[in-house]
Amino acid sequence: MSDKDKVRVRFAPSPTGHLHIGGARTALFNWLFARHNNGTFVLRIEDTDRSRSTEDYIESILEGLRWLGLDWDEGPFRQTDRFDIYRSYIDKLLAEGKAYYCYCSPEELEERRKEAQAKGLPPRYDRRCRKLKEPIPGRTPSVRFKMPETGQTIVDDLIRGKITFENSQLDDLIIMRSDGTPTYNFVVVVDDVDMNITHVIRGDDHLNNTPKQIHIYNALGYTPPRFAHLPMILGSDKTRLSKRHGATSVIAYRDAGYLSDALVNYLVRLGWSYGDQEVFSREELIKYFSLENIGKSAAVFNPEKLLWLNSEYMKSTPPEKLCDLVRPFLIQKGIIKEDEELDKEWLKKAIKTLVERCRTLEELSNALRYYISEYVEIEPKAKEKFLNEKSKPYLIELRDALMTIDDFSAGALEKVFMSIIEKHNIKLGALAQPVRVAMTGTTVSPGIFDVLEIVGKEKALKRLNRALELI
RNA sequence: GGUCCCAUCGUCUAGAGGCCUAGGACAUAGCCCUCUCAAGGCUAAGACACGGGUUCGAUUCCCGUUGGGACCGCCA
Repeated sequence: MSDKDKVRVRFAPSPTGHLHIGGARTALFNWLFARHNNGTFVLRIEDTDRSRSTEDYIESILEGLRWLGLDWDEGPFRQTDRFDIYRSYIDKLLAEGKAYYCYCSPEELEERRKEAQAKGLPPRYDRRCRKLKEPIPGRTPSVRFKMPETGQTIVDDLIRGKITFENSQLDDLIIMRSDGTPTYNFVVVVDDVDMNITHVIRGDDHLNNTPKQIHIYNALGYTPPRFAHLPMILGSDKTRLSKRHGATSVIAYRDAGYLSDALVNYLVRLGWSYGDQEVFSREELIKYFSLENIGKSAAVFNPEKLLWLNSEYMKSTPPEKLCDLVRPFLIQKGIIKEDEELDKEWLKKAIKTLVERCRTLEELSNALRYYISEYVEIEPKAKEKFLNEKSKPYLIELRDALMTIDDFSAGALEKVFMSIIEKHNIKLGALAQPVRVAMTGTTVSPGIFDVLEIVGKEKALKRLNRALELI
């Protein structure tokens, strides 16, 4: 493959908010397509709307992409740095008579739009300035693109096939505002040309813009790239995913304790599939990804399935790594101090017992609390049910037995428990549950021998004594 | 309103005319395992929107209906 037909794709978010789920999936599909084809992934910030774009959002979007592991090869380019380029293209179109000045004010336009809509007519621009010979004094014009009025435009979409649009339906869109700044539909074309983009992979909310953009490519004398329009991601009510549906920013999922690989895996399966496979490594994703396997219909975002996938990834992440990942959560909850170091081997052991019952890092950090803290708070209900006169003698006997042993391993502890329950002919639960409440404050935890081993002799005895005092 | 897109279990999807008694996954229910809770194993329930064609044969192809979505900005 020569450099000329090397795949070049881009992700072009506008910094008017955090990186959201939909944008992240678009970025992911572009990234995957680039990596699969040994191509180039370009990052471009679409910030021509200066009033709505902010630096903080740019940084947040980059942070989101980095967290997801979607590294870019070029950029981030910013459109605000490229205004002179756009200006030269606009002058060229103007000079060639392919664009014209429009002196209508936004207010007039708005009024006419309302009127048209009230009459049930399409709210399109009436092209009145198109035939103007002289400028209208006292007004600063915008620039409109001359759209062909007849014929058809065919968008040959890589996902949807050929789509035909009637040119008569297309509007003479504004390509430069009266303040001299260019608009989206124009800059997107200029940039994609300028950056040699070969494939435009984006949400299908852009499908209706595509024929207009194709005409701009043509007017500029360039061949349009290939297009691939991705189906939308919907909320549970089947409308476009938005803030109303809860957490939609990628960063919010990170902060809620999701693993980036899990989110990526979930997102890729929203619209893309590979037979019956559900869980993919990054390498597999890059290897198997193709536009052909992307579906056409919109997908509903399902938090339950994300949670399941996250738990799968929790289980397959090495405990070593989980130690580092959970640390910020422990600090944030005040379970450990900012500079506090935990014994790594001990923490790994603790995490191993918890990981299969925690679906997120957040849950894991919560569960870790009773291993780390000095004392536990005992739930009243649990105390009532298990810390009572009935269990007291067994707890005393256990405490006395535990005081005498040096080997506090799960195996050794099990022997101690067994000898007590056999002696009194009781079930293991009759002893294990009260001990569990004493150790963790709740009736739910990993296996009691593991819990005791990890809590350790000293703390375990303290907690047992404290529990006995409550009876 | 106009234009465009879409349509398989509640949800994500497999399915490229006979392999379909429509497969998998999440969620749900039951059972097993069991010191609790998970995890795991097994089982159950659950879908081709509807109507016409085309064909020996349609989930699969075509048309229409219905339903849903997107876009129609001096937003991107």
